[in-house]
Amino acid sequence: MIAEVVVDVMAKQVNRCFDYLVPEHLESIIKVGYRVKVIFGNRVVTGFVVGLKNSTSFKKKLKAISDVVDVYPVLNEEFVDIAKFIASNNFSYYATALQTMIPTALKIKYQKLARVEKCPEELKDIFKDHKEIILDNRTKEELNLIYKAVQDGLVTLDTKIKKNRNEKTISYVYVIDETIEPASRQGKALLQYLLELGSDIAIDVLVEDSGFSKNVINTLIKKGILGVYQQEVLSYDELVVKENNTYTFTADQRKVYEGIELNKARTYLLHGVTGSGKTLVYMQWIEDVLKQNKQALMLVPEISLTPQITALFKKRFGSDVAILHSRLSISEKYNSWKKILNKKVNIVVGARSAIFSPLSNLGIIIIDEEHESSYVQDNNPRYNALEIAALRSERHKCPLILGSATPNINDYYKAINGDYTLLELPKRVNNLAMPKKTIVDMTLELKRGNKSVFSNVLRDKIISNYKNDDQTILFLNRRGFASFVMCRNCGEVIKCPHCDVSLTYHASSNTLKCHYCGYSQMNVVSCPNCQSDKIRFVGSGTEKIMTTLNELIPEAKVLRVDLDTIKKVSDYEEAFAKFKNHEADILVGTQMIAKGLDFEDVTLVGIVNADLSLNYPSYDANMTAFNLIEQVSGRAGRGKKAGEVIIQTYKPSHFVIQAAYLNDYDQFFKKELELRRVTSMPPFSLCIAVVIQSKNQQRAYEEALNVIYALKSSAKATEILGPAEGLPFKLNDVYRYTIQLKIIEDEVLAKLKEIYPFYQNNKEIDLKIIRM
DNA sequence: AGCACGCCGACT
DNA sequence: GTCGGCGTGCTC
Repeated sequence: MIAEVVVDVMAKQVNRCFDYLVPEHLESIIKVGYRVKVIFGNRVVTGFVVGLKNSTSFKKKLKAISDVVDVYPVLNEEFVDIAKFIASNNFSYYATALQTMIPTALKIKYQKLARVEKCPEELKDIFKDHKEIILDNRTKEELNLIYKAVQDGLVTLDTKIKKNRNEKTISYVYVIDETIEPASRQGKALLQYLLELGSDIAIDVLVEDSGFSKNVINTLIKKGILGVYQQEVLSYDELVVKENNTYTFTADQRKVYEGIELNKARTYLLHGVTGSGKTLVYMQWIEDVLKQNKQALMLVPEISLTPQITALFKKRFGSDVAILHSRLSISEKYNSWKKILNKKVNIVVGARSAIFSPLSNLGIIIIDEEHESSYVQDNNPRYNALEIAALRSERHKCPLILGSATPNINDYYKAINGDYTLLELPKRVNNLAMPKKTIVDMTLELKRGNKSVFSNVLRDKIISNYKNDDQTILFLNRRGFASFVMCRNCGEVIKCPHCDVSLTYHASSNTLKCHYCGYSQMNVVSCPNCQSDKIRFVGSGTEKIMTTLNELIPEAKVLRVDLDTIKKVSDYEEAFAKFKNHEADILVGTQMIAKGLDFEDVTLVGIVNADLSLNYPSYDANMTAFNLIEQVSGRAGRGKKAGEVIIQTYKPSHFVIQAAYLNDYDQFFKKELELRRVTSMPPFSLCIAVVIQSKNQQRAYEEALNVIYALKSSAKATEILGPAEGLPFKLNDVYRYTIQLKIIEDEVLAKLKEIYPFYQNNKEIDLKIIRM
């Protein structure tokens, strides 16, 4: 038998399968998904078995698999297929894709060792009294001495494979052969005890309960009377008692609930306004799935994994639920993963990566807030949890539910076209009123001579709200104080030395920071170009709002939540708790405050500059802006008092602003879809970005032209835009050009896959292909 | 990626 | 003569 192995080496040149012979003693063990130890070149590495076969096209003699890494397969064929899908669709390494599907606790660490039989005189200082030493962190001189001894055959080198965290195990004993008579009286008593017990017992428990010494046990093991085996221990959560409540649906909820078919692969889009009771319907479906002895997987955005949703699920399903999120420790994550693998839980609720939960008998997959961009992992390996969900739904023949108040344009389009089934919850459950919205035209404010970040309307509302002892949230999608620093004399803008972006002024630390690479320098007092001291700050960020507020209402307590003030998850939780407890009157923040917890006493929400996300240079900027405004607005009036939202904009007639003002998703969808139709953007084309990167600007540009030339020759119904300077053009000293492709026919994709390997061995030019 | 092999310069 | 620099090429 021959195994196809994907070796645990992340490099372009070895991003493929290598064939290895399966030794006879492993033939009955090794399956697809096992991790194995192999000799690769002349070093020891681990790899994943992704296929088994009887012949190879490899001309030379095959090496054999040395050993298995785990006692069970950590993946199965489903996940191997998914990894293949991720790697080929996103141009990432096969090995990286496989790696992301298993918990970090199982990650392999390699340790190089040197072993000596009889230590030669010159190595006494290095080896001391040990027969074996670790080679990490050795000086060059020490290593040279050791390598020399290796050549003389005095020292042997070895690589030890360690898991990030080794499984905790307990030894169990059982009776193998009761016909052998133990020699001692203690031994006879022990055998008698075990025979009467009639079942396997943990050695520690045996010692504790019966008082037999470990020596007696070991003697019987040595004689072959008793056998031992290791079993892994997992800590289990305390048992949660579920509540038996009855749940009643509204007519809309019932209609949606009855609108799906279990045991069939089909995608449903549930368009339900906030507060329409989506979760209740989700839970009823899950209950039905459990009744069929199947399992359920539900994804929520990381930020929604608050104690609220956890409590809701625990209350209804008890300890049958595993919650997965980034705050769990490595061993907690491992524990949950193992519990799922061993079928100890049937429901998984988690963030993006929970899509890889090893549930073997899925009955339903639910993705809540499906429009959230956090379902796409953008660092390697790039993957979209929705795509993986669709694959899993196909394989398990189970429904996939996508839920959202503001669905992704592409998904809603599919629902309207019948590719997905559309389910709707148009009304809020308890007829809670939507907050009152006001649009403020900032161009008029400017004409009136108001240069402040606040319009007169917003300023007055903030003050009166404060006087009424109500809470206010101010949202601005930009941190720092000023967006850039400019010299009034010569027009010079201070830029990052490594990236082609302007530095942002941070008043609290009096520094200029690069928001792309993290570079930071002291603020300038004079222009580095003309030495003039006429330095001016342009644009405003959250910090500027803080100082403006301080001038406006000096006695108000203001809390700022953005990347500068929030470093850890605990900071985030702390800030929210503070605001909820009324320890602050006004909350100023970026994206971070858009979703999440309910603040009952927030009656005013100010969107300081609604245009910021609208101006983002991406085809889905409108969608992001609409969602953001809707979500931020949703923070107002969640309690008894009515809420109010002030939207400040320089484009009051823009259709996104208008639709958000009216809370009208359908209107937004129609206009946005038309816009995408005329510009042939998704869903009317496949959008792909090719990024060409090099430290050499000239080479990057030339190569971009080459790629365009190659693509044009095969592209008929494809639009090719570029090369354009990347955003930012220079990042960490690397120049970036991008080519935008709108693919209507698949030929270009084939051409891209054809030219891609050329760049795999190229050290000067890096080429990335990103599906948008 | 990491390791060996190989072909040139500067040392006891 | 040899040690050791890093360019090149390969890994079933």
